[in-house]
Amino acid sequence: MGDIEIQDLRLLRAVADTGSLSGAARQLGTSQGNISRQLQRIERVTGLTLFQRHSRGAAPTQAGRMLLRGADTVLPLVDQLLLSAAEHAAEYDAERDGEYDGEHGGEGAGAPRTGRSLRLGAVPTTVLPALTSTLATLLPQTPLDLRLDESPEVLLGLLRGGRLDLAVLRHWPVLDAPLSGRVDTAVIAEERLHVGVAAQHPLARRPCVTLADLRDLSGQGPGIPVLAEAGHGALCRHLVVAAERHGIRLPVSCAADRTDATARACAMSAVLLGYHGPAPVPGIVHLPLNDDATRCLLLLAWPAGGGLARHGAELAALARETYG
Amino acid sequence: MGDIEIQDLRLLRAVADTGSLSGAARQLGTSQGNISRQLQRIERVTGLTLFQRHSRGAAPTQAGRMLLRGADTVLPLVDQLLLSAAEHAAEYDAERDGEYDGEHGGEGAGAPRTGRSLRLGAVPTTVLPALTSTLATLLPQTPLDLRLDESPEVLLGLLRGGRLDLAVLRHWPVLDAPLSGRVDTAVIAEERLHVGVAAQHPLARRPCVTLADLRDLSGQGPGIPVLAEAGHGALCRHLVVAAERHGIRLPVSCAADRTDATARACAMSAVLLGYHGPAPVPGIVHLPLNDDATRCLLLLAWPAGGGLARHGAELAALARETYG
DNA sequence: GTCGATTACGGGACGCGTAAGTATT
DNA sequence: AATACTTACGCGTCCCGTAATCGAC
Repeated sequence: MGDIEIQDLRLLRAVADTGSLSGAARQLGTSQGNISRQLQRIERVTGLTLFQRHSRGAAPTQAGRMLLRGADTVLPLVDQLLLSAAEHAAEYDAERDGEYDGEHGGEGAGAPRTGRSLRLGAVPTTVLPALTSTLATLLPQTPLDLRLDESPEVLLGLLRGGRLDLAVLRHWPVLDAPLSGRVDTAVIAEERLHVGVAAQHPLARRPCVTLADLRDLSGQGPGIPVLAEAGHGALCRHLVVAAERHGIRLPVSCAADRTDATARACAMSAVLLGYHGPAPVPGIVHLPLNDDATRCLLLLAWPAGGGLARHGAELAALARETYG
Repeated sequence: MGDIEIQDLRLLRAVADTGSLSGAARQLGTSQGNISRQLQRIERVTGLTLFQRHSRGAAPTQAGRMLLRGADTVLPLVDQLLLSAAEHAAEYDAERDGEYDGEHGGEGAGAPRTGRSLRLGAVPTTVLPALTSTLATLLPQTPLDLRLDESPEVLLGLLRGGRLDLAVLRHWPVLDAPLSGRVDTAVIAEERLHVGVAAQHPLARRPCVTLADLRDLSGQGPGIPVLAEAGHGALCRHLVVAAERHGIRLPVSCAADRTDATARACAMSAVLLGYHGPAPVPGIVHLPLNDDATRCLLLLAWPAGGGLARHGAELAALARETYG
């Protein structure tokens, strides 16, 4: 399947907002024919019918609404990014930073790159601030180069390739394959999963829930009983696998962002899914999800034998302390 | 300035990850020369130098790192979106929904569109789940069509154009122009702003902070003292204006997402900025920001004289109650 | 008749691969 | 000499604007 581009999302947004292809053409400053062809192309590469054409306009299909939600999440981010770029264009002007720090293969022995930046890769987690605080205290003059990525595979690859000095990643001991060599690790914390439900939801009075409870929900009717927020795709996949081990087929899906997930879950009596430390939201009750299969460890990882070998364990201990 | 496309972000990511243009070419399955030209084009349209070329590779500049952070936020969302599209392609297959609901101009009189969906537009806020819960209870058979958008202007435009039935938006009474006619509104709540700082930060022991406190911080040194998360661009802009009224020039900037903002703030002793209800994060202390200029109201809005005229005020009252 | 969507046609722009050229180690 | 980035050339493809056609109200 071909890629979708940002221009395509803008087009979908314009068609939906104006309610017609010609309206979108006016809004985007192009011709009707162009919009029609573009939309056909987008529908072809996605394999979806996105709008029902009518003689008086066009209305999004269910698939179209899904892509529109995505557009609403992505487009503001992109616009913000371009804005920042424009702002800083004058500022950074003819700046001469970006000195080379290539370190070809993993010859990563030696001091922890004093004088240079510390390159930290991490999955999104609430431990991260505690860790960066600690790092800022321990290495006051070292700027931090932070790379957020949900995928442990990507982070491990970068670590092994010598392109990261340190990484924070999630490991599911029951579901994941054990970590291979060339990196050392220390456990920072065990993360507890939580589910969130509307205050009126039948599960809301429970002290905690299990996977079996979710199965019972799922049997109740069609629809989408479990929603996670964007950026938690790995969480979705792991939960599906964990449920399968119980013989449950959970329809888990990912919403566009946190707000979207929460609002939509309340509207359709669905269940929210998230890691440790959910934000308190009026009208939402959070419950711990207790199940052995969903145990999840936060690990600190660094190249085996690298300059951080000793500091790694210390850092993990400090982070563990703050995490409580 | 030209637009950036998703392919461009993937290219930047590949160059940064492999550390060289030729490495990126291998990873993306194209030629070295192509990568070089693409990168030149991207740097031309953004007006930024993104990578320092070296005879042994390429290293991102500060501007490049900014765009890379954006890429790390946007690309997972897009990939997720394409994944969902691929999943649902079979599912929705030859579905025949998407019935026309064009409602040309604003002839929006009549019943609240019984039998059709209720089209709700909203800014991202913690009240939303309470509202959607209430709506689900009041209109059990009506599917909810949710459109999230940070900009009140966009939402009001859609409301006036008859393309939304109801909207939740923010209004800053001190800073914004009063709302013009053709829509009715009711206050849902007054939102309090919060700032977050690392536990070691000098402000952490204060019971609350004011804009003047932030000025003192800003005078302390260079850097970026105030960070907001993505999707809160309006919050950034309003705070800058509010600070200017106090004669303060606050360097406020927006991070890529919540995790990024928090981790980065801790690393550089910066201050986080957010609306009501910050999530508890280990190592972070949240304080209310007390200042008249930063008062912010959450409004429920609907087309003047529309079918929701009476229900609007009731809904706002219900939401106000849940919001506490 | 008006508004809206689709389709055909012709021209121009853009992007790609190949390959030669330059610089650094 | 090897590696990596840049640049020139030639070609194919895709995209756009115009405009004609069809349908619905």
